[in-house]
Amino acid sequence: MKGQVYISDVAKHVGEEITIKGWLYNIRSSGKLMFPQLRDGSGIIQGVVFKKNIPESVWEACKNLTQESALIVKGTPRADERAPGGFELDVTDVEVIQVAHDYPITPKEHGIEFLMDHRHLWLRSRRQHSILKVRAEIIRAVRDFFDDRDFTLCDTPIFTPAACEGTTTLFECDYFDDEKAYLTQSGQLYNEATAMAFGKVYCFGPTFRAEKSKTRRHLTEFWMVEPEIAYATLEDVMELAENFITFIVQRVLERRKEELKVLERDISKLENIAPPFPRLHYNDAAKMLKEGGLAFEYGGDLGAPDETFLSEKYDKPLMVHRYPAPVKAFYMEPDPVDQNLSLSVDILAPEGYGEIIGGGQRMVSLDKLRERIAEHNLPESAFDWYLDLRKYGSVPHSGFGMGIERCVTWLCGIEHVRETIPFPRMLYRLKP
RNA sequence: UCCUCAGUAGCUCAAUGGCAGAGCAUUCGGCUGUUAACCGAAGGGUUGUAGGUUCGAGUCCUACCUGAGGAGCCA
Repeated sequence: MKGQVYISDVAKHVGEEITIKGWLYNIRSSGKLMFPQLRDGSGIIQGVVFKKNIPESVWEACKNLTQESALIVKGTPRADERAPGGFELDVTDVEVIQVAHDYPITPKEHGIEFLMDHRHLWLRSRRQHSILKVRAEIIRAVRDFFDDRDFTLCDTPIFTPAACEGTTTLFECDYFDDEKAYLTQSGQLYNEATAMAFGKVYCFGPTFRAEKSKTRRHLTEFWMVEPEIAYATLEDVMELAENFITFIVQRVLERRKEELKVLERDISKLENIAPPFPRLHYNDAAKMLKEGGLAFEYGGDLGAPDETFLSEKYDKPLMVHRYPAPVKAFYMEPDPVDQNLSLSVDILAPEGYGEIIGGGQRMVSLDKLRERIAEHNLPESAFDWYLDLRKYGSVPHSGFGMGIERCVTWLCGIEHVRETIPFPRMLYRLKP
């Protein structure tokens, strides 16, 4: 893009004439003076158009501009406290590329249904732009964290031949002639294979859950990062997870302050995220819930109200560990202290954002694993390759999975996961 | 799947069972520092769909459709 300057770089070009290529975000006019707000994907800058300073044809062109019209603007940036963003552009020339008629998303309020139907355009708005910039930063931090610690990226398949953890939550599709394929609900089992080959691995990709969940925390298609480490214990991955979350939070605070400001995020809530995170044994959690008067029964999983109750007692992510084995996946290693419990951990984000990480130590014994598969009524034939991992050099190993969208929701301090992915897939929403 | 709520102008919302309205957007006019700019004017409607009650239904009843919030399950 020779000759083009991005709005994010205007501070370096104060006083010189530059070219900005973008769209009209909004315009205010006042007789012989206009204030077009321009956006180009990198930011938004307010232009100033004085009728007496520009040719008549340019003035006429500006008068016809509408919201989201495409245009190329020449002008000189200047620091000005009156302008949103701190800089404004004294416009000298405007080339209209296309006039947009009746852009549906106006600067006033809209309902969520309307906005979701126009998601392809909603992405242009300041708030959505900020959320997705934070998302991109989080993903970059995720990769940097693992790459810098010598984890090998080993992505796992999206088409899988059978259920990882039961069939009810899987999307089924035809796979050529007479075979069925299922969209992955976790890279877990494959991760264990690559961990035995590479030691420290992670996979990062889309995950699909066909559950008919209809809450602000659920998508049917979401992105998950899953590290897995050979010879690691539950305690090892709990420590890794707290360092991981801290790294991500610090990175976003460092590089996405402006976006968090747009989102009116209370940054003080993020600034004190640092190891060690509180660790709460399932048995102690159960005690607290009983004392708090919640309708919780020992041996069961934590419900949404239970999670909220517990996490509100801390200002850091809360690590609840050693859940009862029956509420966790079949491959979790039993706790040697109490065989009814498992070496598992869930990490609950603060401020009521709920579970963002689930993980644990994997079962090492071939015989016990076979028993578990039978208990869960899973076909052993589907797991023959997985059982091989316990035949040929089986070792303790652990890992966890983090849902990217829930993490973005928490860091942005927003209400709903649907805004944290460009095109959310939800129960009853497949379009656009 | 279950529970609750809502569908009226392009959008956000009003309208006691009695003439279907406002703001924004659009079009036209005014304004040399606007911050979701402001001021004046105009156009814009099969009130989600189908039935029913009534002299009369946006409003009451029934079914369905669509959406939202929550639960369970999960990241």
